[in-house]
Amino acid sequence: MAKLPKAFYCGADVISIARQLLGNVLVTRIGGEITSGMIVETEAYQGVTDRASHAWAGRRTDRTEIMFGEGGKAYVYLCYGIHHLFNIVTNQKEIPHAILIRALEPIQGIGVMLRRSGKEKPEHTLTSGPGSLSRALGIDRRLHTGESLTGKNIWIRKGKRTLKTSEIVASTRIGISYAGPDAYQPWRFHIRGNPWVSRAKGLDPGEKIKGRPTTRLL
DNA sequence: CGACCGATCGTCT
DNA sequence: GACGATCGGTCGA
Repeated sequence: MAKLPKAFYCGADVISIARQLLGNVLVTRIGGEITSGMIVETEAYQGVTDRASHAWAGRRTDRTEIMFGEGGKAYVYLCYGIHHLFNIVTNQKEIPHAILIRALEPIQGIGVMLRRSGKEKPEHTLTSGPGSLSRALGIDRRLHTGESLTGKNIWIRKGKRTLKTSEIVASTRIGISYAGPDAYQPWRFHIRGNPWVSRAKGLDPGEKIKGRPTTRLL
């Protein structure tokens, strides 16, 4: 199966790329063990102009440096001291766009995923949610940050078919109520009706706006 | 169900 | 010294 090429990640429109990623397959190979899952939920982060982005206002630190490089590499950071969240860097050098992968539908190596996650059955929580999917696929900040997505440790394989527009739902991003106006941007995408999409436990307080839907069909 | 809370540590101020 | 692009557990209605 064909890996998505580097050029795919270097595109200028991070929103479009976040939508196109749905239906493709994230694969890791660690110590000879292959695990994979179909991407069913993503969030786009628009760099320096996006208050929810780690690179907002041009913040450039050791942690975020990788985002300022060329697209097609992994940005993995530690959240709440526990979870490794997996992002894909997009766009050209000096434009720090990124896409967070929030949920997968397990495909390959389910036994390995269960072992890593300490679970017995492939229930919804195995790969639903950014922290959970990283644990299942063995994604680790120290192991994967800076890794090329066209290399042999972690990559994205083209899915079997292209999704119809009507199968993609846009909504507000999760857990970023600190981002002010940008908390209302409909930059979270998921596959309509897919059971592996993460459960937004309830919208952030700031997301509850009168007269404006937080989820809409594109 | 929903609300709340503790875990746990790298990163930034 | 404070705080997270989270998760899983508990508690009460």
